[in-house]
Amino acid sequence: MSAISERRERERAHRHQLIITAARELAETEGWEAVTTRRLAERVEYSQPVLYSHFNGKDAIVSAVALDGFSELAAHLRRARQAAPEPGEALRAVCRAYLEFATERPALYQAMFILPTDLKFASAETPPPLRAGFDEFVSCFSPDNERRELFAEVTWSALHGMAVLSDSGRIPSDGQEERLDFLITQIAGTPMRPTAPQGA
Amino acid sequence: MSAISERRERERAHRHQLIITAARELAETEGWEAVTTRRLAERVEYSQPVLYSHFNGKDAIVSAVALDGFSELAAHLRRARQAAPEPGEALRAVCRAYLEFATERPALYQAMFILPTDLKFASAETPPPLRAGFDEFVSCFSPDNERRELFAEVTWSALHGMAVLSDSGRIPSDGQEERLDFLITQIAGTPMRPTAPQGA
DNA sequence: GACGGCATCATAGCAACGCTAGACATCCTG
DNA sequence: CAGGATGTCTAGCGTTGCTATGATGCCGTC
Repeated sequence: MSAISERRERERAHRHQLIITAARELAETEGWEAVTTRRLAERVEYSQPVLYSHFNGKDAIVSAVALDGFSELAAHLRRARQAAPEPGEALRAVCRAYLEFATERPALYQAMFILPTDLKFASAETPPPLRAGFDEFVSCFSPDNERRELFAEVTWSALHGMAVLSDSGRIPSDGQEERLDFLITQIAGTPMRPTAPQGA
Repeated sequence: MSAISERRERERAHRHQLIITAARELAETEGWEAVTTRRLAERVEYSQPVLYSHFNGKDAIVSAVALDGFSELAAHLRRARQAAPEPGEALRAVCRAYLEFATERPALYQAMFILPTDLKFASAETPPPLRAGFDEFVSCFSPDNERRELFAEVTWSALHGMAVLSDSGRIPSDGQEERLDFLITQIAGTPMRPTAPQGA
């Protein structure tokens, strides 16, 4: 392999990332429905077929953006967890960071959770960033808790529901803080015990 | 207004519903990506422009399907709640019914919560069926609970998250029952109290 | 009962979409 | 310097949501 080939490969990798960031920026400023292969090609100053030499199709581009998003989300959650004053506040900090991420980068969040992508979940070939983000939730629960994964799944589900329902206006977008408070208290505040009549 | 006009209006209303059910059936058997205006027109044995004399566009058609879905969901939840053996079991019954609805009618659920629609939420012109479904959750909590709406919002969010994340394979689709159990116990099992270190 | 007016419907077409085959140029290799 | 491979663009295919135009048939009126 000559040095020239290496340079070409570098350029190619650079252009690969250029396409991804262009797609993301376009989505963040004008929404995903504005991200067409033509506009994207024009934006990176190449013709359409170049996109298809890098990605199998539009879905693959969206998937690449989503994958970047998962990495950022994992890092964002990790930062929040480690910055928590005490371990008991870790869950709250991570949950708040999650909602923050979803509301501040709605287009990115859409790519990760709503748009059709090629990403494989909950399987052997699940990309590490996905698992990493999930693990941040798991880490908020005591290691000797046998059901921390279950806790994490439900917490994540609730947060995702809150994020997407409020973003689409199905629940009022204020009151999000109050809902978060309630969720944290109920999930983390008390150990499980047999069902009792409904609350306060 | 002559009798003839009345008949035409009846026929028109009938055809209106025909379009909606055709769209729904097509979506349920082949998925929403197979629901194109051409295929839909062929299915109802009219030409494309007829669709546009009934609906403003494709989004309006899926909105109509979604609206029907909200009615059915509300009825489904209501049945479940009223069939609960005791009031303390109402919440569990409604939540289980919700997940049942989402998993058994995935296309319909998509129209209601994922696809872009024209429906207005959480405002004055919110269609009654939407509010009715939400109220079934609210009714599961004690009337003297000042925050039942908040409870209902969080419960709904969690269920929606579970439904959509498991449907898209982001969390394993078995274990749904276990997650439901955990959610119910945490939401309804204990009144709120100040945050304590994380659970069992 | 024939006729003008109106509402209804289908044919045909537009712009934009994702995607691809083929021609063209460019650069490395022998 | 010629030959071949690599990379890129132009042009176009089939399909999408949506609509302007023209034909068809029914209604109310003289």
